[in-house]
Amino acid sequence: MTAHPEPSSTPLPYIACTHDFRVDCSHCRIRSLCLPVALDGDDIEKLDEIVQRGTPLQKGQYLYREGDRFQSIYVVRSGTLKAFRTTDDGREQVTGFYFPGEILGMDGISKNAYASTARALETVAVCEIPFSSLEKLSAVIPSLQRHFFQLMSHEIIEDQMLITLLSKNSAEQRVAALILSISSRQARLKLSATKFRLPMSRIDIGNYLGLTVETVSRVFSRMQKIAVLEVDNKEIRILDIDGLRRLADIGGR
Amino acid sequence: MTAHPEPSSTPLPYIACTHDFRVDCSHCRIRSLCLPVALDGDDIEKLDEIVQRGTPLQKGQYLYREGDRFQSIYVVRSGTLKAFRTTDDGREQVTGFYFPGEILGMDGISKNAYASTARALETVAVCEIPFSSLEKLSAVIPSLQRHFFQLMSHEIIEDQMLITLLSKNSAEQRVAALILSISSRQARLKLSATKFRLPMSRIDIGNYLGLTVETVSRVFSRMQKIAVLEVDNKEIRILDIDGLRRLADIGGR
DNA sequence: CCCGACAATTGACACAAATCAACGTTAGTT
DNA sequence: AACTAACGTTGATTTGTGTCAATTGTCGGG
Repeated sequence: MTAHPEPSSTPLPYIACTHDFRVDCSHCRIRSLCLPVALDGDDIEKLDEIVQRGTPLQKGQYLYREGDRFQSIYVVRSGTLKAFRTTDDGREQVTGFYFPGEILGMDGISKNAYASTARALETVAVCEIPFSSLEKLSAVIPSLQRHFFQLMSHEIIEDQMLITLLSKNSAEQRVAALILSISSRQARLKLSATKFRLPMSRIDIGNYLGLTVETVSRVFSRMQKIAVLEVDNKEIRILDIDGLRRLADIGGR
Repeated sequence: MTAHPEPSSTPLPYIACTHDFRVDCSHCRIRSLCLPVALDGDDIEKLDEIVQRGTPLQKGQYLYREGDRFQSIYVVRSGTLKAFRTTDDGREQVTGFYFPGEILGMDGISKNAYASTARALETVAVCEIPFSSLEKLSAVIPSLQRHFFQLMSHEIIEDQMLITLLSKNSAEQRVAALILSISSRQARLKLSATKFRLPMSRIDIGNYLGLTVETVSRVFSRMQKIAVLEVDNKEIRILDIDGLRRLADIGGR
């Protein structure tokens, strides 16, 4: 029921495959997007031994909470999560959305406690990788160590891009950038890049982009009016991707 | 960076020690703030062997530029740098300021090329740590590997805090938070936490905080008027640190 | 020491996005 | 199927910060 609508022409969707949640790394559908990319046969098996596959999370459930003792990092197998921090005065700040193949929990390494909370936006399956095992394995498999360093570095770059977005761009540009980001992540998953369902609410979008819900809503309306987007609640269809790209990076403040 | 307790009681300033730029790690004044914290005697020597200490950078010189081939990470020994990215349309986004004991360059790991440019705000001395050597050493010294993972994780957390600041806080709160951050970094260096010279221009501050120069200037004026700060160009004196803290985290938007 | 260039401050005004308010829509529950 | 609470949209109004402009202050070089 949370299944992404899928054009009949596209191959199998990567979502809600609750039946395959015990599949090992070498047969996983998203192995090409996950840690194994850095590894060959033997090493994948070693990784496979430390990976834990739990039961799926239901919408609204927590994968971990801010302050929880850090023990593992997680790879999204199917579904979507949001990560957020709670400020001193109790407000939330969404720091990211996580799609299949993406890794979360790395902010917990620094203080041995998660610095953010991760919550399922829909039914979610994850692979859990105990960090201590990953550390040991990294010391013996150089390419794994390298790859993990790269993943963390990549997270830093992503955060810096968000900083730039928040600091320099208008409401319209921020929303456009998010839609484009989701679109390219859909493409990475071999799903339609132009027609998809947003897994998060307007509140989450606004929170993530540093805007109010009203502003987000108005931007969607405007984009629909100029025929760049077709918006039906959470269903999005990109009508003019170049127009959207233009909205995303030109005409700043 | 979290404050690491300083065992030695030497009150010497940690700045502009151009004469000691060949000192080895175990005798370095900022060793307690740097990678060696994770190491003991023998291992410090191993680290010391891979560390390179070049000649100081003059104000305005570049440590590395966006797109340069990534080879090393750097630890600031003395002085201050700023890191920034250039957006597609040519504007700068300052992503961080780096004080002695702080590490920069980690954003280059992901793509084997720096994702940002680092420029000296004043005369700067750095230690260069070739990444390939650090990788090899990490595989043999578990505590070094762990520490380096933690450093990267810490950078992620810092970036997320900046994201929150930009997304949720007013101009006044942003400036207050930056001053408090610099203040605590001064304290970490055993320098005055209440009286210091800002190494960066108003332009850089505004750029970092997502504000215009004019707004930054106005906020400083206001804070001076309510006797929280004394501002004389780049010289700052904090008159009421609790007042400043209150400005930083209450009365949001 | 004065000059020029750049950095910082201040004021007047404009505007994008927040806030306040009302209403329509969706989805989950009984 | 009806109910309800949360979510989403739209309009009117306010406000914080950006923009433009003018002035003063600071620093390095000849």
